[in-house]
Amino acid sequence: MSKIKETSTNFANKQALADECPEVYAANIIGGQWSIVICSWLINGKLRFGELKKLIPNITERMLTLQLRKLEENKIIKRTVYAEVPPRVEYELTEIGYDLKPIIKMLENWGEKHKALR
Amino acid sequence: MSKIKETSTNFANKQALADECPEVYAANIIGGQWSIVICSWLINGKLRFGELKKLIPNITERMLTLQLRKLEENKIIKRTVYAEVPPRVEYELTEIGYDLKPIIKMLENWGEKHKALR
DNA sequence: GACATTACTTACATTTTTTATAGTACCCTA
DNA sequence: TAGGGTACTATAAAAAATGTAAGTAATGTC
Repeated sequence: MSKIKETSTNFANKQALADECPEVYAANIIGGQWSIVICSWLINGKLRFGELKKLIPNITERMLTLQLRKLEENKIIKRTVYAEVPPRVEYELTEIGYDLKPIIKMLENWGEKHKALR
Repeated sequence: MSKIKETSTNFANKQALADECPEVYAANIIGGQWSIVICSWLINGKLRFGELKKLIPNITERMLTLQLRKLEENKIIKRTVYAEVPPRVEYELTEIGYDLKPIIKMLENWGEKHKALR
């Protein structure tokens, strides 16, 4: 992830596409190695950073942080920090984040079906 | 795109995730800069290589080829070559490819809604 | 004072994806 | 014989995404 170069062709292409195709726009937001897994865990309720980390074994802390930030920026999740020590931070889906539920469900069904025909 | 290194951590992670989450498996298949656009054009019927190229202005021929190959490998589209000169090649969605229609439609709606709240 | 806990951050390396540019084969037409 | 149309391929380079490894802050407990 890191910074994205706003002068690159890639950036321009993504912009242009997202502008005229809402489905591509959507895909840009929830695309990314770990976004969908995170969301599908959060569908069942709020979770702490460490809980997510345990639920998604192979993710590194860096990647988890980055994806959570991106999701937060895009208003898919809400982040709540409790002023405690050691720190406690909870993540939960926003309303529009929660709207992803049926989409994720459909992807799941489609995935199952697709797997079956290999 | 090109080759993927089967010894990388990234490869292993993708595999593991796709194995247990059909929604991630699905996302891996239709993820990629241009896949969804291509599919959403093909939903309306078969198209030739050159037609797709015209419909998707910024895509390079290389990218179009790569994405079409990937979609073909994953049995989302079917490729038909006519032995003519100049060559004619037609692409169309397979049955399971066509099953993506409602998903793309939902992504579209979700995208619209998400755009609205910015 | 050393240590544990939690949710990060930072610097850097590697891998993957995307773009740029220039070809190719084939036959038909002028 | 030259040029045009179609659907590509080859190679290199740029950009983006992901991974590795180490460190930080704050405070309560031993």
